[in-house]
Amino acid sequence: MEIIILENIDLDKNYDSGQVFRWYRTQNGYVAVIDSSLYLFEDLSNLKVRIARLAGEEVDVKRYFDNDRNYDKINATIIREHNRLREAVEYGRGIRILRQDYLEMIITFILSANNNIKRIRNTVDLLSKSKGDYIGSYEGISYYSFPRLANLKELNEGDFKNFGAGYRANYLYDTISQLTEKAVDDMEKLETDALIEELSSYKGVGRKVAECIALFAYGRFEVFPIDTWMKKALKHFYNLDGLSDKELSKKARELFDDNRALVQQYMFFYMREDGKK
DNA sequence: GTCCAGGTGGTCA
DNA sequence: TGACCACATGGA
Repeated sequence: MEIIILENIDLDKNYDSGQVFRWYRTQNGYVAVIDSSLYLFEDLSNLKVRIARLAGEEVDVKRYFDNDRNYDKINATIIREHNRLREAVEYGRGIRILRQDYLEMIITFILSANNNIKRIRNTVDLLSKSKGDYIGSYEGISYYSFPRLANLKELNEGDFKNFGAGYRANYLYDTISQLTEKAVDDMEKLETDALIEELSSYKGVGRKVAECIALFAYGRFEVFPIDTWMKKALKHFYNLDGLSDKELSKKARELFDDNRALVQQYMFFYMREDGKK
């Protein structure tokens, strides 16, 4: 079996970074569902990661981990231009912006509204067990792919409620009934502003959710999703208080360059982890 | 019991 | 447009 080693990645941080919902902690690392495949990720020393495929077709894991981007260089630039973010950047070193499946991100981030990561994970897991395909098992646990659109269309609002989606069940049902495979794929070709607008036309997708999808699925680093943690972060780091989401978005566009999504991610991670202490 | 979670849709001025 | 508010649900 082929083993891939990637450097400058911290698995624990990525797991807690709020973009990963299909990784499962095991004794030595994480079992990850990527598309219709199962992978084992293990931390080695010095931010090296050992990647082994357990089941399914081979996936481009370098692309998944956004491995061609020079994170060290971007980090240095952020610190140079924003010294006050030095601690947050150092704190988040090893986080990548993962490139994940379009449909999976749309559904996952509709679920994320006013929700917590643990429950989002649980609902996505139940959804996959219900309508995904069996991929394989590891240490006695079976894993399932995220369902395809055609299979999601077999579910009704009550099913989503049973999976713990709460009031978002209706959003999911409505959006899934509207979506087509073609629409999901075609969004890739849109400019970011048009992409956000298109995504926002679906129920349960507002500005923030659209930006998360644009980032974690379509790889748009120029977005800056404003959520409850970013409001705390922008107050903490820039003393921006009492501003609307829209005004905060504008400020972020003024403050940061086209890699602002990474800045956003570091701030998000820092604020959440800091709160745990 | 209250507050919070990677917010959004609907309503009303 | 912008300001409210209701919306499930489980954990702290």
